[in-house]
Amino acid sequence: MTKNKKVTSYDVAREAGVSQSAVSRVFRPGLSVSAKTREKVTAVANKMGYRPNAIARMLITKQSGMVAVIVSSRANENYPEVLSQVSKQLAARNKRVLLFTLDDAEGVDELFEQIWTFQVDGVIALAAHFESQRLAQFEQHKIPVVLYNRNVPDASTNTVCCNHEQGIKQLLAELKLNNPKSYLVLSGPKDSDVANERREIALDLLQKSGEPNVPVLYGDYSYQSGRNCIAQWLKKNPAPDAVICSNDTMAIGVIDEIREKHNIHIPNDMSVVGFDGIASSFWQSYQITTVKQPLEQLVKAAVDMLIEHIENPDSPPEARVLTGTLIKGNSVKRP
Amino acid sequence: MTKNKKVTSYDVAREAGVSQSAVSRVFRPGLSVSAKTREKVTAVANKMGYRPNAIARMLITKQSGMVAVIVSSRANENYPEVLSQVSKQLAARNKRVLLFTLDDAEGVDELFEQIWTFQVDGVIALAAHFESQRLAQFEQHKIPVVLYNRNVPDASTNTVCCNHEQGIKQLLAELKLNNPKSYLVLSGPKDSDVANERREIALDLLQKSGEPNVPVLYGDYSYQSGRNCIAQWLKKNPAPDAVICSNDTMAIGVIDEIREKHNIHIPNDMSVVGFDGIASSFWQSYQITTVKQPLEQLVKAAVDMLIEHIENPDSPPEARVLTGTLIKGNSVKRP
DNA sequence: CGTAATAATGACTTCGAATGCAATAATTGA
DNA sequence: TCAATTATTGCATTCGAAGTCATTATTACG
Repeated sequence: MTKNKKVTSYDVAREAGVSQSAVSRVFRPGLSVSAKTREKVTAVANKMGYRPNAIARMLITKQSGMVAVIVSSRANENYPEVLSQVSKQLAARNKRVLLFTLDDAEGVDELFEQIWTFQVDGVIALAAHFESQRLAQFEQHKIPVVLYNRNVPDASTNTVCCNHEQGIKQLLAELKLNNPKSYLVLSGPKDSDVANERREIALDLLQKSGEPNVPVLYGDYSYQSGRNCIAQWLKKNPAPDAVICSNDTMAIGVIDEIREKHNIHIPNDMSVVGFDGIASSFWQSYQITTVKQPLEQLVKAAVDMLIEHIENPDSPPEARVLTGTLIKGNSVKRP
Repeated sequence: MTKNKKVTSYDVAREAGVSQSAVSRVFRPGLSVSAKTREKVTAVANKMGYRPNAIARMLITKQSGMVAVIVSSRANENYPEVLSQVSKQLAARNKRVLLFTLDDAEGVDELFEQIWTFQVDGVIALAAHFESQRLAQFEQHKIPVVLYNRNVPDASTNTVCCNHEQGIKQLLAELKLNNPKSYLVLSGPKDSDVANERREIALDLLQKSGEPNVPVLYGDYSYQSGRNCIAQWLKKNPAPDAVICSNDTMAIGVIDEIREKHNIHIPNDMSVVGFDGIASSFWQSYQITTVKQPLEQLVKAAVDMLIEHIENPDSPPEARVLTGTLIKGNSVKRP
């Protein structure tokens, strides 16, 4: 009753009294098959439970139909949403997601090995840092890559990124409304490109507006590091009027730490801003003033770009920068 | 300079002056090759940048080395962590993750098509609900499946699940310490198996302990639904002494709603418990009393089970139930 | 040193679908 | 009705690595 072996196109061909080529053509779009044959083959195929073997197809067409998606542990809390969007949008373009997670620099060699052997059609890297020499390897292998949420200066790579400068400018303008006397920047880790970019932009803008020596603390993007950093700082220093956090999660940590252990009111005594617009930043208990990344559009841009480069390998590299939305929460005092 | 075409085992063979078989053997573990040949081939392969083509290998070995991981939109906020664990642990077993996201019942047909054609070695479904007829299809196709975070009564499927009964029992015991006079159950959606299970267990245990008519509200597991449900309830009813939420996210919503709009203190006037132990349930502002799922162990169990069934297709189906840890937070009054 | 045992090697076939090309069938137009 | 097109079809080959089997090179040992 239950067939043990897989049904192949030959089996269907024999049963339907046609050639294997005919079966193949029925299952490829836009090929010349008569209505009669198509009908006959489809019927037999359905009856026998035949599905074309994607592996065999990949081998001959040299297109795996798979896109490697590399998720680094650095990815923020938007990542499940991003990943799900990526998967959906790639599915709409008839591509599948081969998922790789990257914890630290250790696994990179292994990761690249896998990517070459699996003959993926393209790569999307979420918040992962690669040496430019690594990026060059992709080019050698002629595998299109899009870096999500990264801004590479040398412009030889496809990138999609939120406009950090614009966003931070808006956040600072919001803070300025209260004429803060002292600032503190809570940066993400030094080995995160995005963290570095956000920090430098903030410091730069602050300096230009007459705040040359703003102190910087380094967290690791986590809730706990937000708490720890601000706790350490307050042990030896007075509370700053404004804290600029490189992401929402740390901002939440800062707020919780202040609330629990200090007699400082947010936003009356201290303003805190974040970045990203993660779901919990909107929760009643936090309501952080932040910049919400345009997730869906960012993902769409990334996927469009990747498909474009897969279909047309000679397209020039491109960098797309999308602007986020300022969210006026309650973590900055309204004057 | 840059080779245009992919390097194949034949190219390496020719260059190294050996047969293609020899090259193949060098790249498969445990096959008989002399040190001399191995060395020569490895050298040439490295020089030419040869990587075995996984697609070709899949075709001949009939093992894709890929596991389909199906993530439903129902997956809770632990899912990024779960997914990352799954990916890592499968990688350790030399399997890759082919990711599918499932929004609603719509995509199921298409999903299954993909799974058959991609010849995956196995399937892990995260929090996804499949009709038993669907599950039967996996069996027909001889593809091992493990359902993560589901408890199927008929026991013909491999499942890994947290011990809901044990967990809820502990939560209720915690609540009982205050002798609550009134309860409210905030359930997840009716079409979620886990939600149904958690709700029924809670109602059952409550009834057995002399609380026969506990009212039930239905949310959709989201923060907002937690807020909405409790808000609606309080419009027409007095505040219950204890609220039992089917997950942490809704519990957080309940807490935020109460804090913002009502003169009710948690935990003094009202106790709230959740389930899952998501990261934000530990945040200072919430500190929910909940049951933390043993994520890593659950994933390990799922992966072990899947690999076992891939390697030994005749293993009998198995259900593993792991016990979570009661987290005594601050959302239940300490007597 | 010769022979039995073992290790290493290469020629050839296989996996399953796609496709170039030549052969055949159907259609068109005069 | 018949030649000229055009649409279908099947044959044979291809993709790239793996594995079978027979053959040759090594090693072991009496």
